[in-house]
Amino acid sequence: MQLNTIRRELYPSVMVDIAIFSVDESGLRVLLVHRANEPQKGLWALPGGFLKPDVDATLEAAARRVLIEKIGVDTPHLEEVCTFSGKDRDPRGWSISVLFFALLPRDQVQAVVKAKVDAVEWVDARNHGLAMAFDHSDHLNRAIDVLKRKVARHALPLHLMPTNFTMTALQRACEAILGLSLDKSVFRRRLKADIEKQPPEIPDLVEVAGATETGHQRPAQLYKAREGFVFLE
Amino acid sequence: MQLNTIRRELYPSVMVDIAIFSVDESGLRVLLVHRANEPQKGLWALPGGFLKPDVDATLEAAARRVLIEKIGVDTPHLEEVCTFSGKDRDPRGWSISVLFFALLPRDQVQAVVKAKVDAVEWVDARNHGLAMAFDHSDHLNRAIDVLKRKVARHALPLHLMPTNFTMTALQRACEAILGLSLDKSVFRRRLKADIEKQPPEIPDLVEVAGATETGHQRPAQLYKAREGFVFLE
DNA sequence: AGAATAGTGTCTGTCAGACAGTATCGC
DNA sequence: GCGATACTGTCTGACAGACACTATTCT
Repeated sequence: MQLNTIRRELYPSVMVDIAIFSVDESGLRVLLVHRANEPQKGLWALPGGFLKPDVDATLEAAARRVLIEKIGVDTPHLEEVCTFSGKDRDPRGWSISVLFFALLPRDQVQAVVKAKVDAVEWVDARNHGLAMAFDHSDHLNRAIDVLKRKVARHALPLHLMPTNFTMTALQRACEAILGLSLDKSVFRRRLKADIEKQPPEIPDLVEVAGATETGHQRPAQLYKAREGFVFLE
Repeated sequence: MQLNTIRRELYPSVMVDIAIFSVDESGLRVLLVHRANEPQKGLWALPGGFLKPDVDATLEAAARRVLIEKIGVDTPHLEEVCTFSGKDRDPRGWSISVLFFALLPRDQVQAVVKAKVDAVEWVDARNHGLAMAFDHSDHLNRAIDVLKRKVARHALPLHLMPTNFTMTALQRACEAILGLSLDKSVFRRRLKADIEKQPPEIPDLVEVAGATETGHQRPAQLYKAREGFVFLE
């Protein structure tokens, strides 16, 4: 087969970067990778990689592949945020980065860390204090912003939750994303309204019949995401 | 200088496409280009072109350049919608298209048509009945959707308006974008609230002192966009 | 009983929808 | 006056914020 070659300068590098979010007791967390190689060696970056047109069906598929290869997880939700482009954002030359965000249920966070212990860290998404590579600081801010806007518009980030969860746990997740505390009564009123939606409206939330979370206090009703739920406002 | 060549298959084509919207008496309009050459000759497409890394500072700059070169307008507002990518969306091979939308004031619509009379047409954005090239039908739908969402969230599409305009004209523009009719009283109440915002809040709308539009009925107060207005919810 | 968390009830202010009413122009 | 469009007033219901209250568990 004849090799079809082109001038390098006429084609930009194309990469995908992913902000994977999770929520734990200390708030909204994002996964950063410590760069072991040049360029930007020693700085922290969002996980990412180059598009491989011979392997990837689409840019989103590339993002999914990168997550599996580098981090060892397949996330339930993956969504495009925006692109970053230009001559100077990467020292290697004109490049395009397509940014995605992903949501990982908190009960899968440990699996990630175990897979690639050394180079990967879950950090506070808003206040990590690490020096970030390229324009990834902007990337992260944009990703947080998109996620926040969706939750503010009453989209429920159920992909962050384990299979069964309490209303309080869900409220904590929303609070972590929004960066403020919500009124319990108001929050529950909204969820109740969702659950009691009449067809053709479909509720996102389903009561897990009879199941309760038992702790050191009054047990709480458990809920789960509707079958086929997607995180679209 | 030595030519640095690479294998063509490892780099996708990168192009930008732009949905330019305007509003006239018959509703929301978008500019389509009749394709004179293969591929997809004879079909209608959104204006677009290949990224030129040696010329364009960013993808957005590329979109702006394409608009100026092909359509002869520099639009006040240009915003990224999303990307489309894959092996099959363009018969020439693996490609990425970054979609933008632009807003053109209605008093500049004629200028466009004059510049490139033959190959360009303003059509009803939702109901044009034309056969579209590539996946540009999806592009258009996504662009309309993003625009609509912004207006539904109370962003004012002032970039669509001429310098001075009446509240009714602005209401017609919003109605065209949303595809439904709004209550006059409700609409004006919202705008009044905007105009009377107290610092540090800044109103988007400014009353043009003394100026009225004189027609065959009661004259209407004229308004203009705030200096430095940008279309961000 | 007391601590802790689950879950409810209710008041209030804000705002959107609906729609009727008044004002001011040309003819 | 009449048609037409500009502009205002007001009633209503939905809903968010605030906050106090009750309920059920464990120790």
